[in-house]
Amino acid sequence: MMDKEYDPKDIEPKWYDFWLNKKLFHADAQDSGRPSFSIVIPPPNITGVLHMGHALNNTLQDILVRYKRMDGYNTLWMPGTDHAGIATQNVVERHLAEKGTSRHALGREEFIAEVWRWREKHGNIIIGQLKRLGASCDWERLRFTMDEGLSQAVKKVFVTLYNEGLIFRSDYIVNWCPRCHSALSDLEVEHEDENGFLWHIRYPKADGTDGVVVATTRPETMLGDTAVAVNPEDERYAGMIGQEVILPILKRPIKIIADSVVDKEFGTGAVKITPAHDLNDYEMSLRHGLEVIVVIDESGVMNQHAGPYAGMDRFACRHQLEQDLQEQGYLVDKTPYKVPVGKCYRCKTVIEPYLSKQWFVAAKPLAEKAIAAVKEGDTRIIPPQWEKTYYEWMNNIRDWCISRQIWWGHRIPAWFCENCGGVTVSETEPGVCCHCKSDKIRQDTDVLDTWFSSGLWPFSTMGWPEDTPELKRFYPTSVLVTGFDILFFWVARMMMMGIKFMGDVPFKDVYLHALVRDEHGQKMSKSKGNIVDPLIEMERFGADAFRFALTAFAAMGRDVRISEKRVQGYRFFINKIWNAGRFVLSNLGPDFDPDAIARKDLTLGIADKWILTELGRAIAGTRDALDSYRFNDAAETIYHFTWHTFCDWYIELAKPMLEGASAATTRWVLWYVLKNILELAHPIIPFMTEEIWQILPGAKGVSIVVAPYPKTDDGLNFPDEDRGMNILLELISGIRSIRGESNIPPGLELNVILKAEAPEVRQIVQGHMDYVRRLARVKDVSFMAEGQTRPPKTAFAVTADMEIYVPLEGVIDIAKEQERLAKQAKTVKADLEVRLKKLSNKGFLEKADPEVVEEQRQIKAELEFKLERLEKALALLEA
RNA sequence: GGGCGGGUAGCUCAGCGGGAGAGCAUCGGCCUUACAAGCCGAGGGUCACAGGUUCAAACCCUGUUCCGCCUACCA
Repeated sequence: MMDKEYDPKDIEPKWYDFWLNKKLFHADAQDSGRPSFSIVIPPPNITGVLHMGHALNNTLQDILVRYKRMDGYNTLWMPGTDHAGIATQNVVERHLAEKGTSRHALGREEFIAEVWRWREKHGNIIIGQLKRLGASCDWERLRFTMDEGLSQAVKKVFVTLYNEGLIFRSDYIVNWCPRCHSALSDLEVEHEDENGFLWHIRYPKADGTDGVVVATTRPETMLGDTAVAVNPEDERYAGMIGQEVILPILKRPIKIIADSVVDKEFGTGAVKITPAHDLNDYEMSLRHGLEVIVVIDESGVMNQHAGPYAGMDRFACRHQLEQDLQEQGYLVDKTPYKVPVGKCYRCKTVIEPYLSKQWFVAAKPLAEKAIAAVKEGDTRIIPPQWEKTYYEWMNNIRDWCISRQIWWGHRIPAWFCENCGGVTVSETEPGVCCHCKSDKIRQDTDVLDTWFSSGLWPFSTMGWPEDTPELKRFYPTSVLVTGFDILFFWVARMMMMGIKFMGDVPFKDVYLHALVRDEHGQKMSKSKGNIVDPLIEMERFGADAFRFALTAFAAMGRDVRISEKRVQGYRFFINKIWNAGRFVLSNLGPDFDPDAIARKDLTLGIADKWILTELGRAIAGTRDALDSYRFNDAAETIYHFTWHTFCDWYIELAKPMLEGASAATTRWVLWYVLKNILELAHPIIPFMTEEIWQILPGAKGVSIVVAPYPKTDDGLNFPDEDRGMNILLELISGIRSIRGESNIPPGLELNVILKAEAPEVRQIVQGHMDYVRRLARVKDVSFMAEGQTRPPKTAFAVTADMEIYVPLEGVIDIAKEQERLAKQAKTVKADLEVRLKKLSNKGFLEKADPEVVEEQRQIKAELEFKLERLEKALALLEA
């Protein structure tokens, strides 16, 4: 029935369909009996296909959601997608270009219809991929930022903020993408240092004499210069302030002004001022009442004010201008210089600072409350080192440019009056101007920044501005799980909007995970060829193995480094559990019924009590790790317990027990531990755990998805047996070590002689000889009588509680054994010296915690014991 | 320029005041009736460098250095 090799191919989709059919992911907003747990998904772009970042992000969310769902919470994971204004528009435009047309050929309305059609066809691809991953979202509640309801929320927020003066329209230098033909927010610009030049250009006086030399990295903007600025305290230029110089080429006279922001040390200490194409210069122009001349148009082409350069691309102009300046003797110097260049985060085109009228959100007042909310602990940021970054940004927040000159998005609900020039802002079509009642009004053609609508996500998805049961039950959400790369883009804005419109923070915790990189820490990129595709990984190794790999590497605050090899490694683990399942199930037999077995009737032996105690530790450890977002610790705990405790030891111990008198108890323990492992691991490994759980006797309920999450059980905690069992395990390990290192043939059964002072140690060993025989392949174990001399030609090992002798006449290589023991003795001796030094230190004895001192004494005693025996054994070998 | 994170076994990383750990890789031995995608055993580290605090430092502090990343209106 169960193959020895686990094959996820058919099993994974089978159970996902099952879960959907049973509506196990659906949250009931009316259910008020249980505490609720809610997460809103970071909505992927409709243009997106699942990449590693999504895979990690959604795996972590799914782990939390599945854990809480099993643990009894009324759990909502709200899914959805983002319309992703510029990104989507670019994709569809490219698509149109392939068909030989363009958005301008189609016109606005037809283009938007085209995007919707595109979205119908491709927009939910990523949803299917999330399902493949196992994401247990409440798909009945799937949202889209351009849905009717969410669009209503956007309008309501815009109008409210406008009426409060927190949204305004203004002339400003914005980051302009000449390719997208749109303004961008500060965050949408990527900064990079590039190799450029610093040009020194002489602006002569009217009479042709020296004038001033200015330094610039962008000579083409000089065509729009309307002043030269110097520091008022710069003696070099003291006499020239207020005088005029002549702009080369265009021969326009411009004034020398004094402004304290000019750095005397930089370049020549004289700055050319281009108000229309530089933010600093623009602000200076406001202070000094300078003329503003636009010389570069919205496509990055020089316009009619650029004189002979009109019609040239800005970079071609720079080139030509340099030549002309040189020929005419104005170019004084040109030196290599690292220039910070801003690029559009969507299309990588070099940004042009551009003067235009845009809509802004006055972020400062909103930010203040968002700062306070974190300060007061209403929202926790995890890991906490991000708090500082959050404060830093929030404290220095600038007005947020929210208008975009594209077509795909939420159109700004503002109408301009052709009659009086007034603006009417309204949630509904106003019909007439609210100032002069003229009907000659037209709606703003701009749309809103994508992040404006995503900023409302935690409450707009729950039906706001309606007063819905969802909001009542699930807002604020429990936690937001996202990458730190969108802390400002998204998290900060949700904080501001949530507090403003809901009067409460949008989430109690923010868990910021790291980015996914390749196994050497390189960013994944197509050109490097190091992309790991989640879909291929899942195809090859299964979603379970893939999820486990991501989780195991998701250490807090660290990059997640992943490679195919690593995913494959965890596939072995999935298979390991599978085989443990096979073993347990095949041994339970057809009549096994856990309900027919009462706890009090169990005859638990030392090994049983030990594994149950270890299970309790694993449960506590996993819960603790998940409760504090230490995902890798949870994975590690489950991995280690399952493989190296349960499989490596207990299953092996169980084999002889299954033939003994307490076989029924052993079967129960095997069943119990396996069931707990499956449930413990289910949040990380949803599919395979379900597959076994469903055929496991006594697994109650429709699915493991809604089975109770394991809890520690005080009735199954046995610290004494836990310690006792360790004596046996050490004994077995000691014998195995001798066998391994002495190259003893595996078939050869050994006779072992033990010396143990403590009667309880002897008792434990004598009482459980079967384990030792079986696991260490021993024929007979005997105890050395008091005063008995050690047998010669023996291999030796020592544990904390006993000495182990293995007579190996004819088999043992004396020289090798000597070498082995000498090496061990050396290690022990070095360790012992550290303890002795410590314990002879007065300061340590006086100041250290008494518990620590006692601990050190015990370690010392143990080491002394070991060393003494090792040395004696060595001496014996030499004799 | 400002900020943050990191430098621990060959590789990738845990550990973050009291015995240097894991996984993978390596080496040796095993088809032991759940699993060779497995089992048993072994080797391997002046915890970047230099100071300091402490009875005690991989861990805390200071400085240096090398790598990432974020941020910025130095023309």
